Amino acid sequence: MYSGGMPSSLLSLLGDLVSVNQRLTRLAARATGSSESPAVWRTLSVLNSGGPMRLGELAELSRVAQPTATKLVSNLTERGWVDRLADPDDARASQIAVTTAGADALIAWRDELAGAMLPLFADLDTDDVAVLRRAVEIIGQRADAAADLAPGAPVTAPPEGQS
Amino acid sequence: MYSGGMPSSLLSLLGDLVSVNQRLTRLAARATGSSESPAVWRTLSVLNSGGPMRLGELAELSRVAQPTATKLVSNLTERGWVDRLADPDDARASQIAVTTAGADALIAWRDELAGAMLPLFADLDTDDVAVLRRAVEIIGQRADAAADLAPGAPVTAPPEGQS
DNA sequence: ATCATTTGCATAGCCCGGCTATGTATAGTG
DNA sequence: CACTATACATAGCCGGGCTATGCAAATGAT
Repeated sequence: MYSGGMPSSLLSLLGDLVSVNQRLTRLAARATGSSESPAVWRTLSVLNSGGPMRLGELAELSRVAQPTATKLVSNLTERGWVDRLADPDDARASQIAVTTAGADALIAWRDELAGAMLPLFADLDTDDVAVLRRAVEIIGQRADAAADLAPGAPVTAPPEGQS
Repeated sequence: MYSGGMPSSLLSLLGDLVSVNQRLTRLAARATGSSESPAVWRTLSVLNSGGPMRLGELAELSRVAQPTATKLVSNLTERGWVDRLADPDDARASQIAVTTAGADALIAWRDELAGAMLPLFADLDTDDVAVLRRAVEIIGQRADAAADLAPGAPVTAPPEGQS
């Protein structure tokens, strides 16, 4: 079989990593009973950690297409969790910013989520906690570093904007 | 801000873990250009590692509602990636099994995915690889142990120790 | 200064994946 | 033989993902 706990190479390790993450994400989604979707929290997270930004930037950082970001921002705006501020320099664009309510909701969700998962991880010893801590750090770094890496590389359009 | 790389407690660590996993999942989804959705691979993974099982069992292990599993299995059946085998003991149920083509597709996807992410992780030293390996193991154990962690059920059952 | 191009976002429209509510057929039980 | 319980299917909704396309503002060329 494949997805056991003992990958034997970096390649299969990465495969396992993604697989187990998918399972964890589903687990997390159900653990809270939160009616909000992962996309909502992901978007808020990006905005919260990156500060106010334009919609295109948000789409890129969130790794979604621009129309998807438009939808998400619309929903979040209706909920009062983000705000659109006019950009004085460019009338086409607006800055998307998390509201206080949005930041609070995000924190509340993270707490609830972590609380729900805590029992599962409560028995971790110090070493394992350190392992997870470091793993989060590693993956976070890679996710950041992947900003330049190919959302549109192998598609139809040739990469013209390289100069 | 919040989602940095240095969580200070187990609670915030778990929050960060889920957050970073969401980002990685998005990254992975786009890295391959695969037209198939994460749900497809998650389902195949569950079936592949768990062996043939009934639909309800699949839904539970996949952490989705039963009708969702029905849809996914329908799609996968049309693609020829899973097969429904009549259960001789129970005419209501059928065993869902991954076909050879399904297993191949899963392996191919994992390889492609891992290959796409490899550049991001290529510079990991031995220690960091070991960290990720262990993290995958830990999370996998918890995901397994969370079988009893139902959508509405209180979470009191600690995982039963590690091998 | 005007026109063409590019850029940034919005809209339209599709499909899939998630859910609840409900139907239906088989199992199990008295 | 009814009656309940179980396993799955169906219906129907909604959100999130995408591509294609439209439009208005910024930019650049002449």
